[in-house]
Amino acid sequence: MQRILSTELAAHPYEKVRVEGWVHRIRRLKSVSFLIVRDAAGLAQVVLTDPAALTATEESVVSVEATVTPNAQAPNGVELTAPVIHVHSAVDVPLPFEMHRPELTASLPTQLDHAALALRHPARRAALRISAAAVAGFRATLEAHRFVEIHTPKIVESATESGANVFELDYFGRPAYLAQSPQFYKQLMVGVLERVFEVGPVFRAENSDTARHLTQYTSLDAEMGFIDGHRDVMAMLTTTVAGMFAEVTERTGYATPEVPSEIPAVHFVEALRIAGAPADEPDLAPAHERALGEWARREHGSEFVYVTGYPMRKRPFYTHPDPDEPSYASGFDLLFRGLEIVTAGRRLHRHADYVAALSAAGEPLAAYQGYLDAFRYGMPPHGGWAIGLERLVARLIGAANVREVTAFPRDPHRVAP
RNA sequence: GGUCCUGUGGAGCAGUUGGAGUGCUCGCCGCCCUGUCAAGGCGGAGGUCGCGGGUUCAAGUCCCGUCAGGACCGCCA
Repeated sequence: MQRILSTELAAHPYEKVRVEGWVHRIRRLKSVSFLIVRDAAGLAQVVLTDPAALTATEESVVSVEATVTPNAQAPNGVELTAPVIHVHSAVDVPLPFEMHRPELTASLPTQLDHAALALRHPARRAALRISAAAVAGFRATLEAHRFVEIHTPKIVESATESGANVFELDYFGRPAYLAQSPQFYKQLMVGVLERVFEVGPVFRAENSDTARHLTQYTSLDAEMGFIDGHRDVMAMLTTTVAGMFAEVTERTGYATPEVPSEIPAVHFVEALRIAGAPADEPDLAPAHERALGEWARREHGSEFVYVTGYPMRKRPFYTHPDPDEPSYASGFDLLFRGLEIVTAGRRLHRHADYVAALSAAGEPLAAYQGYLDAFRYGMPPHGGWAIGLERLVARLIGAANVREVTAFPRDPHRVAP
């Protein structure tokens, strides 16, 4: 007998079928008991007239052969009757928290300590499916625009890419580092394929224990050649985010907010004014980002807002200055519901400009030889972005903490499970 | 790295000027029960109040230390 999923029951009225999954909940009454089985698709109700026939406890894995019986009293209009139940895997220990509630009541640390169990909960599981759909939309949209997927090394020699701290490794007796970004490599690959993207982990050794930080997170990177300026990058990013949200809705039915074809954009100087920040601030503080998010919703009806032209002095050395205002970057951040989820921009592309920028930063050129070679041998004007997947998904579904949308989050205090 | 907050049966919480391990919602076990929907009713078990020290006649409560966790900031996606 072929196994079917819980959601397919309605299509098999009066047939004998096999459903398999986890014991979600048991409700025992005087003359009848209900066994709720949870599988990948959803829940199925099994009706038992002999309570003794049911010995399995919650989260045990069972196989149920029974007859699909339409019944107006049953959830979704169908239930399984006259079942024969086989227990694949019996659970004989108490569960650390209740799994059958509509929402998990355990605190996040408790959930994370028991991730293998907590992630089974429909609410946690749904977030992972939404995340997967967003990534699928990312890939589909970029591939439709001539981008090629690449895989860059996560073990790297140089720790000097930007100001962020890196994790050091013992690489056969010499130091190596976990990559904090695929930045250098995706730029090199623009010289090969013109348009590239990568979905992969990045590592940040920042002791930042907040609701929006992880020490390992998934970066959705893209980089494209032959651009006229950062506005080309901005347009492609807007298209990509729209494609991601469309795929989330397509696959999961989750209602995503509209992505405006022209996301409102404000210059950094104007952003400071809107946020009520001092004019000499070098960056936007989280409170300022929240204020800008509210402003975009209020003034433009948009959940998104671009902030362009951050001061060059706070940006990494490969940042291309705005041709009209060289003290500001030809780049931008994307804020989604008041949180920075993307950093993007145009990069330098001439060898001499890199030599000057690295020298000005006091960096030894020799450490960047493999990187600088690309520019010595000719690179087009280019730019790109990095989306923080967990931040985007957390904001999308209203999760207060990025750990809620990460299966096994890594933070300064947690390396397991 | 900084500031602040919290540790009380399995989960989530309350516990007042210091006065008996007291209480709430749920889970668990037992019994009852008109087909339940986060079922409902009755009863029961389950505790080194994170740990160590101090003050006091008396500490879950006040003080010091320590461990664990959390929120925010800096920084960043």
